[in-house]
Amino acid sequence: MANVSVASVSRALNGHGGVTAETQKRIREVAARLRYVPHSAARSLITRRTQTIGALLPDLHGAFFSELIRGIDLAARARGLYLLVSSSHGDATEAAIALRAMQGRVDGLLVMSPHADAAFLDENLPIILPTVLINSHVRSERHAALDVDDFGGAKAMVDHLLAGGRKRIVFIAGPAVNHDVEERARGYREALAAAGLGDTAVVLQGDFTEASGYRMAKEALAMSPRPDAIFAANDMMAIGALSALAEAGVATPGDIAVTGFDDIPMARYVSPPLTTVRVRIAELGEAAMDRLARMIEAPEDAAPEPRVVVGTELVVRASCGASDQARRRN
Amino acid sequence: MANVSVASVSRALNGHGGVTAETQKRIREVAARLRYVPHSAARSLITRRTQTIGALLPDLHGAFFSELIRGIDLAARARGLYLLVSSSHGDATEAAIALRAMQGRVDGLLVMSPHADAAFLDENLPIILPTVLINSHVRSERHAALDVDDFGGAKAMVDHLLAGGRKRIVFIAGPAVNHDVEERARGYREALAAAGLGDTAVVLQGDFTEASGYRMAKEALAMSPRPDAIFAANDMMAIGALSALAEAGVATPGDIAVTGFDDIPMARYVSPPLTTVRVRIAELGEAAMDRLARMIEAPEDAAPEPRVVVGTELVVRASCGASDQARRRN
DNA sequence: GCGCGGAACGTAAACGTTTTCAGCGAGCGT
DNA sequence: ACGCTCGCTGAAAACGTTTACGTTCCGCGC
Repeated sequence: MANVSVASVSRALNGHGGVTAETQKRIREVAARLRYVPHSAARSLITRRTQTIGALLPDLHGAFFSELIRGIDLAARARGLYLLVSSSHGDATEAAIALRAMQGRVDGLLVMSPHADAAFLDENLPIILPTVLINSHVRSERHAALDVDDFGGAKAMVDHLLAGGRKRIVFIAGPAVNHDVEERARGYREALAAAGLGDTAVVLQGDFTEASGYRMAKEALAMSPRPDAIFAANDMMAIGALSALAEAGVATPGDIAVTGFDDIPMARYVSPPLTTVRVRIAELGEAAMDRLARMIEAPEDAAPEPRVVVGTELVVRASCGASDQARRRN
Repeated sequence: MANVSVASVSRALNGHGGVTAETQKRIREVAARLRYVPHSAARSLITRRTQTIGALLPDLHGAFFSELIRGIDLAARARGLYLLVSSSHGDATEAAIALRAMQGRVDGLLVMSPHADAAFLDENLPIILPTVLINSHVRSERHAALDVDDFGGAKAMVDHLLAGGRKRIVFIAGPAVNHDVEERARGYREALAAAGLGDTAVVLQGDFTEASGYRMAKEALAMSPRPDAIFAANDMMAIGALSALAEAGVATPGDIAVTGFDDIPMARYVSPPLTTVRVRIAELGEAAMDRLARMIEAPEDAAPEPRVVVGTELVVRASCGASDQARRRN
């Protein structure tokens, strides 16, 4: 239609040069007029690139999922990459199927899955495919990984409680197998140990639900000596703890401080507003996507930057009773 | 490797028949052993199918986005389809770019965008591509569309308030251009009109933020006669209204009932727990995906089922002061 | 004027499937 | 025994790009 060969069309549209500025202009005009769009499958077939990255996510609910995708999507679009999403995986089998299905369809993979241990990955991932693990407990040399700084966040929280004069801080843990929980518990223990209070550590076993926070807070109330602070491994359990305390007529933060982790939107609205640790989730997604993009562009660049860790931020509200802080209502 | 031609491999792996059960088994075994996966680009090139659907979404936050994707993803995977996501579009230009970029890469499109009016779609969509509009205000014969039953939900809420004895119900609207808001306002007006109270309708202009709910509630308090119920177009504004009332020392629901729309997770935890309208968002996504899949499978089937509407559900909690209901705490 | 270099462009191969068509046996009816 | 049908299999074309390699043509230096 522009009286040129397909080769010239390819060169003109991709701007590879080797074609007159004038013909390039003409070809582009004709292409626009015909609403021509290159057939991506044919292009992928020959270039062996799909311009697509896959995101394998577990069955996440709420804001965490939303923010994570948001960060990933933004970073991907900034690089002209497409995003293929497969979420809501309940078990390892489903995740494995989804993983295999993505084979050859993506240039790289973002994997966040509680089921993804090293064996699982070896079994289901071609070694060749660039992969970034998000918040995974597997520590393999083979795959890059990004983590949330659960340890640092928990430590900062306990330090803050100690600075507020609390002496007997109990920790309500989440599901036992959870990597985040382990790190948060570790931060809790280490902060106490650093303050010379290592032997006062008490870990109660919750499961991230509000109900379990409620139950564990009741248990904490029955302890003797009674704790003066409850640090829950997530906000929902902290909220459960708040109701338990309110029911028992215990003042928060007067008698017992309560703090959480995650900074879910609701945290600001409970009574008293919850002091917690915010995780910049969108940043986590962006960072993972950036890392992956670099791996794709330079596969040889075997500088296997160790697990990068994205930061957390202490959000001080009323529930910790810290007297020295300006209560930020943000 | 299995001593057969590529043709037989294709037949065996796709189960098209025309190959002995025995050779099929052998080919499959070899394929599994070699971890062979068909090259999807090559397949797409010849079949002209990508097995992928694209989702174009605006800059959504929080649970709504999460649930919508969840529903779409589930329905897609159930049909063996992949999901290409492009979200976080701030303006029409970005959305247009994303739309064009998806050309040829997807078999169908799910579009939810406030910027997508009829002209925009005509300009950026090939007529050939099956498309389902989600919660859009455009009413075109050319595209299928799915809506949330905002009208019905709002009407049910106002009916409920009326049944609880409220006489002067004000409505706090959201952003003026918003389709959902319009429908909710229409439901509000119609319910009042049906009760012969059409002339008592008062619409205050909010913008979906908590702060605007707070401000509008203050305005409502200054009205004379004072309203006995405030119906906000979303939960965040209702929550803002609750604080305004609490600050003014007005009892909720004793003096003024407050209700919202959306049933965000927080709605259960504010004080008093918020009566609201729940939208089954995941169902919306699933329904849209199902509809699209049907369009793809049978493009000729020109039964252009009118805009399907997915239902809402009244969630009665304490803030409406209805005395006759069992307060469900779910 | 002639050869030469280089830019612009065309030709054709290659990518890995699916699918049509033909070939080739085996079984079967006559 | 012969031809026909039918089921299984292989050969080859086709899908729409990119790119290595030729070809053409223009300008330039000798």
